[in-house]
Amino acid sequence: MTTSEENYLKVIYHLSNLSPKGVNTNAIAAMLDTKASSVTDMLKKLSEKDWIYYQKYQGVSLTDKGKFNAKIIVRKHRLWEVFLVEKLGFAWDEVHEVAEELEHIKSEKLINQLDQFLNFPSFDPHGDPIPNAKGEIIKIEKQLVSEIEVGKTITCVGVKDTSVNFLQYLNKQNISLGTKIKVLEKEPFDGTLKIEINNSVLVISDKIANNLYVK
Amino acid sequence: MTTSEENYLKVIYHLSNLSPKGVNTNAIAAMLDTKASSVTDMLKKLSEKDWIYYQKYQGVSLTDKGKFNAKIIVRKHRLWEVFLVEKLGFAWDEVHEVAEELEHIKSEKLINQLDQFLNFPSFDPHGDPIPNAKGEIIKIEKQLVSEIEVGKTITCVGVKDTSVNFLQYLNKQNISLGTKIKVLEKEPFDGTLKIEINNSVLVISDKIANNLYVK
DNA sequence: AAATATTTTTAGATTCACCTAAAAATTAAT
DNA sequence: ATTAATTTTTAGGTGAATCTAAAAATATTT
Repeated sequence: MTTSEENYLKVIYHLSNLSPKGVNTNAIAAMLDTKASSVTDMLKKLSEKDWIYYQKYQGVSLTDKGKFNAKIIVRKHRLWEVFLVEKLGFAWDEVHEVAEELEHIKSEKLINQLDQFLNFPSFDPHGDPIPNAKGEIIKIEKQLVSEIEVGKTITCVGVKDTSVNFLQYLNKQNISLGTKIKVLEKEPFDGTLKIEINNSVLVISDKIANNLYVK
Repeated sequence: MTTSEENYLKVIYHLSNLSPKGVNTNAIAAMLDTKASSVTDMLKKLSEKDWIYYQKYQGVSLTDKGKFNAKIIVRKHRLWEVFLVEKLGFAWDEVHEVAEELEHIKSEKLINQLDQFLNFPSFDPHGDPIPNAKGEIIKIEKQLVSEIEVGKTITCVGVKDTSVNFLQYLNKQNISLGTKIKVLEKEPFDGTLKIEINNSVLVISDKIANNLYVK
């Protein structure tokens, strides 16, 4: 399995969770920052290898084999992220890029020993669950801040967007996993929220509220 | 810098220590398990980038820039080897292949934090010195067992060949870094040695004696 | 249901790192 | 000092993963 094939499987896996009836060529191209024609080429190859179901113009979905492979890549990515934060002192906004490279190292022993070394963590630094060696992954119920009723107090458990920009915004506002948030007011016109965190009041845009998971 | 370019620099670096007047195309090809014509192609590219001095038919040597890059790759390789052995419980014959992949991960922060996490080790699991972040590397005086006079007792400090086969041979004989060896007898005809280790006598071939470093 | 717009695929190039086969340069042997 | 052997380079080609531009299929609008 090449690095490129792994990246495609991972992206299809992530997109499948959003559009279960089939992932579009263009969506994959956007995620991988490549052209639709390149995606079509690769889809044929992945289909040949029986990692995806693919019919021209009909979108794609992962086979069981493909899904397992994808989950192992996600497992590797998230374990490396834990390593970088817990052991090497990286911040949560610094790990993604490096983990994108580390996830392609091919050694089952490496990743399972790393898992043990990290004490079999369940979540990565962004709150995402880590698949085990069999590819099993727990699904946690969580909501976006934007979905919370006014008056409720909840806890931050993850982020949808893991970009450096968003994570650094959260750093600046002192929001991290475990931070308690109370929704004070909701502006119906533009979705802006007034929330209470760390005993102070903060106004956040709908874009922020749509990328922060709470429970 | 591509993975392939890095591999070439590393090999030229290692071969330079053996043949300082210039490294041969065929030697590089043999080390990388590729063809001489492929090597010529790459030499042109490396020369373009000012990492090697290259004149047709005259062999190559590294520029200062090339040497620095090569040492950083060696640094990464050896630090990852330490990590695998010290933190993940790998044996010294299991680390090379994985480190060959890990050495190409591109993040200065990663490698310097790893260095710190490992307490700035000076040697890798095979006894080879680890360059520091500036590319500085200590040179240790060491000899091959084959060069030791009969009657002398010395200590194993490294291996020349780091292949799985050789390392597993040493495991089998209970020879590791720090093991004391006394040279009892030398057979002039074929270079076979009789040595004493761990209070027992062992006969080793000239090939073994030419791949084990002692001090 | 046509016309239009969008999405996806095909066709044909490009770059990288490799290859084979043959030519050229260097080195060794007679 | 030729000849022979070896090493190295050139010339031309391959597969992987990308690209652009154009054609084909699907989806949307009027």
